[in-house]
Amino acid sequence: MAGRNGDERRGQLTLRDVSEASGVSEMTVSRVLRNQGDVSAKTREKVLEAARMLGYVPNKIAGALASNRVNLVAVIIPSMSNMVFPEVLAGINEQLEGTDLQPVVGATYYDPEKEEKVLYEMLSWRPSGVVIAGLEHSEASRAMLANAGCPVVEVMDVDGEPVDVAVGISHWRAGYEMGQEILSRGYRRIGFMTTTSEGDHRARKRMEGLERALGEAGVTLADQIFYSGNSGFAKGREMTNEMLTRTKDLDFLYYSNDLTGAGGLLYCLEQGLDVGGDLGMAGFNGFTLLEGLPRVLATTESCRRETGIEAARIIAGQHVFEPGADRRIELKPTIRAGDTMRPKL
Amino acid sequence: MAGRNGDERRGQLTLRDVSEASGVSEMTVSRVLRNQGDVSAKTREKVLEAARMLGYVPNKIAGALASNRVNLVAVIIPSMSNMVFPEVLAGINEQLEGTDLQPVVGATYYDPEKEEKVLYEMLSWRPSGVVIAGLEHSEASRAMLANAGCPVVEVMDVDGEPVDVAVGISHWRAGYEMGQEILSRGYRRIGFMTTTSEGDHRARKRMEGLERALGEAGVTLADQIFYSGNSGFAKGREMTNEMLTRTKDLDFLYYSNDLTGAGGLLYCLEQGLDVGGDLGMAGFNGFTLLEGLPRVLATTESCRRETGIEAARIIAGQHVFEPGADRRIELKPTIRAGDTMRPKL
DNA sequence: CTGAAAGCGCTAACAG
DNA sequence: CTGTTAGCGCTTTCAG
Repeated sequence: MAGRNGDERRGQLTLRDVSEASGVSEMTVSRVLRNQGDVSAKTREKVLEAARMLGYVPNKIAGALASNRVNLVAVIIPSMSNMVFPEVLAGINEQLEGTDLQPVVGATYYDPEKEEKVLYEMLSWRPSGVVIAGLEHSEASRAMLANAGCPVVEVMDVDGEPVDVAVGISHWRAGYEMGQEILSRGYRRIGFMTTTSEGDHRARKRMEGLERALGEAGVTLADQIFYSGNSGFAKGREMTNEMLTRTKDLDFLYYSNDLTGAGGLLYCLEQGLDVGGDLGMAGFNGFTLLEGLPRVLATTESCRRETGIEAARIIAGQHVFEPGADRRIELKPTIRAGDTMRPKL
Repeated sequence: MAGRNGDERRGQLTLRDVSEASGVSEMTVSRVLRNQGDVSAKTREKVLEAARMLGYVPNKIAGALASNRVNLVAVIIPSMSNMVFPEVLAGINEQLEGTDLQPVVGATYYDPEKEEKVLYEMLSWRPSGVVIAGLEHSEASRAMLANAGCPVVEVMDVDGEPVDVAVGISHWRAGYEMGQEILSRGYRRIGFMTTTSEGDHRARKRMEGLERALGEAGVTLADQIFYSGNSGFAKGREMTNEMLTRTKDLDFLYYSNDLTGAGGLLYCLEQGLDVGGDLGMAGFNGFTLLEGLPRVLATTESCRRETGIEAARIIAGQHVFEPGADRRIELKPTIRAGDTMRPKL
């Protein structure tokens, strides 16, 4: 191979080109372009001018290799299609705004093996941080995370042991508290509709919390449906119809998701049921996009954006943990009773 | 500085470590790990074993620099909060699945300056492709795109000149066709509600197409509202109320977005209006999540996922353009009349 | 304040 | 089938 940077080796502009065009050493050009170290105003001007003229764009690959610093943050989520995940991503993005960090997104499609692959792929870029959904991962994935050599934030769940840091709400607690809320309003015959397709530990934890709260009052779930596939209004309608048909005396319908809940709500209103009175209903997530339904569906705000923001703060080093402190940041979801529960007793 | 790779220079496992542990040359180790070239089964096994034992993760930064190949695809969209963009991203992600390409996402928040910054940032990683929303960019951005040295796909719009390739629907045509559809069903007093916050050229183009269709029949818009901020049910309700109050004889309401349309739909139903009869309504996008509303809102399916898929195919080199062929891939949106338009005359 | 030298960890190219 | 050599474009380090 010919000498270093032969001539226009790859059609790519290099520091050397700027150096030659400006008559300043590569090193000083580099300093100017990174705003690093002291450079005389005159030299700086010359360099900037040359860079602009040439249309030079630095090569981060080379920079990253040389400096061992990469401004990428790996974000690994189950899916882009389920609204909740883009919302977390939006929070991350928002908080990273001030920094020079960029998110790189990978989807696992709820498949642990796929998660392993994506994680491996991402880690091979030596990112400055990893944000990954959930606390449940394969052995191999946990090992990779543990050896990532960068902050690792497991998000959207705090019911378990994080590899490094966890940020999110306690889904168990969310279920538990909604259970208490339901009971406090005098409902006793409760039907629950939840997704399984999420592969989702979080929905399961909510259910466990719910059952615990009910159990403490001697109540058991009167009926339940597990569904897979997309959560939408139609699914909520269909399930609600099925459940109300087969179990006659239900007085509360709890959905694992606001969208199915909203579908159920519309259905019940059409049926002329006394929603918010004899029949209580609640969903989960707090999707603001639903505001404007005929009734405001009771729900638990699951702090998605906030979770993303907090995760990003940690990656960006804007959150310092005291040594020995709990490395789980539990966000507190709020229950909004909306119009679909009767007043507390 | 000490000799090359002194000892555990950065606490990072290198090819050399695997080489030493397996007694095979670095080069061959590299071949095995990349599944490239012929390596004897025995050697391969030794290497794989050593790599696994050590927990070696290749450094893509170094690989990319050496090979001048980067498996990253830059995806630049206005926002993560507006459902349409994550949906395009989902399509990209899906199609990239089979390849070794990974999307890197950046948000511009509808700000051309921000777009420039994000683009610069992304390009400095020398990605294998760029997918960017829209055809309208600053001079500087267009220059960067033109010199990106990789496929550049401008998505979600084909009404204009792409730098390289464009994929998406024609919004002008979408508006035009909906206009014709509306007229064909005998509606004449049309109110239009559209967002401005998108900074959005696309909504504007739809409106222009709509006005053209109406104009050809000698009809002009009876009323219109431009709003900014989030599109949700609540906004749709509010605007609909306002418009129906101030303009009495409207017979059709056209929304720039399904969500506001759905809000309007719920409102009109509550008001006891003859939706789908004397009063027609339509939205835009074809959000499947809305299926299950009391009525199916008429809409134009805007092919978001398909756009992402097609863009990814181009980046991945799975779509070959004939030389001289039009480098705009116009996807054909379909109008779904739903339940909110009366039959054609 | 500026520059020269020496790699970062990997792969292309060529030679066995 | 395997190994050697020479960098990729940048930044670190150390000397002026």
